[in-house]
Amino acid sequence: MNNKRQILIDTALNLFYEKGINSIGINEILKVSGIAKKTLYHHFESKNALVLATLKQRNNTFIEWLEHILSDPKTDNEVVEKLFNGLTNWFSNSETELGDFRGCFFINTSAEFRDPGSEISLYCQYHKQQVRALIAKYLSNPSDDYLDAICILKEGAITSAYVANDFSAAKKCIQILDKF
Amino acid sequence: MNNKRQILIDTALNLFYEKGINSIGINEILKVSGIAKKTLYHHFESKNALVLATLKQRNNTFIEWLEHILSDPKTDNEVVEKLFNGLTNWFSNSETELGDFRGCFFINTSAEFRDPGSEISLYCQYHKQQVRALIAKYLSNPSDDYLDAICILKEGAITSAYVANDFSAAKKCIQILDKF
DNA sequence: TGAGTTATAGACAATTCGGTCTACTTTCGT
DNA sequence: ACGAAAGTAGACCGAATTGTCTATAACTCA
Repeated sequence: MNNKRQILIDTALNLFYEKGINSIGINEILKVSGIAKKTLYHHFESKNALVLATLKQRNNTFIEWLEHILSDPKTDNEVVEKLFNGLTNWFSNSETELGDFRGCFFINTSAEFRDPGSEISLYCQYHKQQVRALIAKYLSNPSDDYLDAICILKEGAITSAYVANDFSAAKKCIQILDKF
Repeated sequence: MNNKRQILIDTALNLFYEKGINSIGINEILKVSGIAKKTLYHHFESKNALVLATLKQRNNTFIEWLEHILSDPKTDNEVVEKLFNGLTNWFSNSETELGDFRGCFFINTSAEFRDPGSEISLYCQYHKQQVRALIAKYLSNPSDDYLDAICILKEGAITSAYVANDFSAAKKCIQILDKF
C-alpha cells in the first residue's frame, strides 16, 4: 500500500512548508495524519528521508505548475509575462496548486539545513537547475544572459515578496526585462 | 559590565549565522563563550531576545559595510558597480567584516521563524527597508523603478549564490542594470 | 490456507531543549 | 570600606526530540 506513504508525504509537506521543517516534529505529522510511528519508519528510514521525499514532491508539483502556466507562448516576452504573472498570483494565494504562499520551499529548506554538502542542500540546488532548464525550454532564443536575468529576478521576486513583504516585486520584473 | 553581553551576542551571531538559529542551543553558546547560563538570562529574558540582539548586531555590521563600500560614488552606475562587486566579494569570502558567506542572515532567519507577525520576522523586513533606504541615499536619481530593480536583483543575487551556488550572479546584475 | 507484507497503538529509551534556581564569588562606584 | 550589581558552576525541571521495540491485527496473493 503506497497509500499511507503518500499521506505521510502530503501531510509532512503541508506542515513543513507552513511552519518550517525544524519546527515540526515527527509526532505532529503522525498526529495530523493519523498514522502510526512504526508505519512511518517502515517507509522512511529517518526524518531526513521524509524531508527529501517532501522536497521531491514539491519539486514535481512546482515543475508541473510551471509547465502549465508557461504553455504555448508565442514570444519570449510572453514567457516572461506568464512566468512573473504566475508568481504574482502565487504570492497572493491565487494558485491553488501551490498552496498558501510561504516563500520558496527550497530557499527556506536551504536556510534550515546549512550543511552545503548535504543531500538536502544539493536537492534544493538541483530544483533550481530544473526550473532554469524548464524556462529555457520555452524560450525561442535562450541566450545565457537573458536566462540568467530571468532566473535572478525570479529569485529576487520570491525573496522580496516573502522577506520584505513586497507582493508587487514580480510585476516589476516584467518591466525590467522589457528593457533587456 | 556590557562586556559579557557583547561576547554573548558575538558568539551567538557567529554560531547562528553558520549553523542556523534552530540548530544552535543555548548550552552551545554558553560552552563556546565560556559564560554562565545565569549571566545569559541576566542580560536576555529568553533565547528569542538574544536572537533579536544578534539581528540588530548583524544589521549594524551590514549597514556599516554597505556605507563603506558605497562611499563617494561619482555616478549612479558606479553605485551599482560598487554594490554588486561588493556582493561578489562577499560571496567569495573576501569581505572579512561580513564573515564566511552563508547567505543573508535575515533571509535565513525569516525562513526559520515562519510566523509572519513575529517581532523577529518584522525585524528582518525592517532590515531590508534600511538597506533600500541606504542605497537610495547614494543614488543621484533614485527613481522608484531603478531602486526596485537594484533591490530585487540584489535579493536574487544573494539567493542564487547561496541556494543555486552561482557566485557570478552579482556580476550579471551589473549588466542587467546597464541596459535599464 | 498460510506466508509475507503492511498496518496498528503506544511504551520506552536516550538525548536535548529552554529556562529556573541555589549558593557562592568577583567587580565596581561612591 | 561597603553595598549593590554582575558574575560563576552546574543541578534541576518539564517538555519535546528522533528513533526503537513489542505485540497484535488486517490485508494480499500464490
